[in-house]
Amino acid sequence: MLHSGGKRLTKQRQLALDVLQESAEHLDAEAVYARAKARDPKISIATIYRTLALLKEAGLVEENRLGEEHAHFEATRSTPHYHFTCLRCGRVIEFDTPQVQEAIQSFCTREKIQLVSVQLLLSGYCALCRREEE
Amino acid sequence: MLHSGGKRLTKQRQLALDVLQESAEHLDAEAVYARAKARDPKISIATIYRTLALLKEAGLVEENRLGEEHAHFEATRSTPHYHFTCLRCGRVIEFDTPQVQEAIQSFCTREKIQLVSVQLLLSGYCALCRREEE
DNA sequence: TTACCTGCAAAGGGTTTGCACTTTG
DNA sequence: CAAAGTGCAAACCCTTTGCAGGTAA
Repeated sequence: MLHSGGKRLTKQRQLALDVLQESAEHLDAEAVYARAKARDPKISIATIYRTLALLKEAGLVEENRLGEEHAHFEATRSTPHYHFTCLRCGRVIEFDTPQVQEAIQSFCTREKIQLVSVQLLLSGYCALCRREEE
Repeated sequence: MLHSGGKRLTKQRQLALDVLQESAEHLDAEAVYARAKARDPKISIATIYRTLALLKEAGLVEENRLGEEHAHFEATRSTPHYHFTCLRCGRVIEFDTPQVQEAIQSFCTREKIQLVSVQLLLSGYCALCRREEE
């Protein structure tokens, strides 16, 4: 998979991928760095960024911008899914619906688009944080 | 609308909103600044950023991150719409589908979510830029 | 062996902020 | 007149890059 482009599978790259695949959450570069560093104290944040870009290009990792913040990453999963972020507590809820898939599919067919990535991000207030009309 | 929170309607704010409402494209802060500056040479980029944040909060302007780049802004329109960005030529195609709306609606109802914003961003290659399997 | 990769530290670029001055309401 | 907003320039923060020394294949 990585080898296709003359890319090497170094221990740093394996480590970054492991960190993401073992995590249920969406980690930002700093968080991946922290977890990787716990197992390889020599690893640098520059390598983390370079590796994340590489893994993303290889399709092994997806980048999304939750909230309005900086980038977050997660290991690619078999089924596509979308995100909701609570503006108050920061909780992220994932969801998936075939309707969205179908709508996107038909748009791409109609426009002759070759789809590479899909990001659907909702934001607002979750059940616990919402304020009823005050 | 702005007045609700003791906010003032200054000429700079009006100008920034005008710029966005008159533009068909998605402008980034720098572009809004350039166009505003043409009419008010004294305006500063800091005011543009502060104003964009304010207008967004007021619901008059929407922010989206097209491509993977920095923020772009557009005046809020009556109907929600989504974006596709071509990774090669940068072209942005807008689209809308009730299916997506419905799916989002039902997710929010189920999760008791108070929705504030929706961003659906597709990326890939447009009809003109796609490379058939090489 | 040799292209590719890493760590370090410095640079980059979009965005935000502190402060003194101006303006709106 | 008081509170809010502006312009300027410096600060910020996430991310990228140049380079000299390592390392996978």
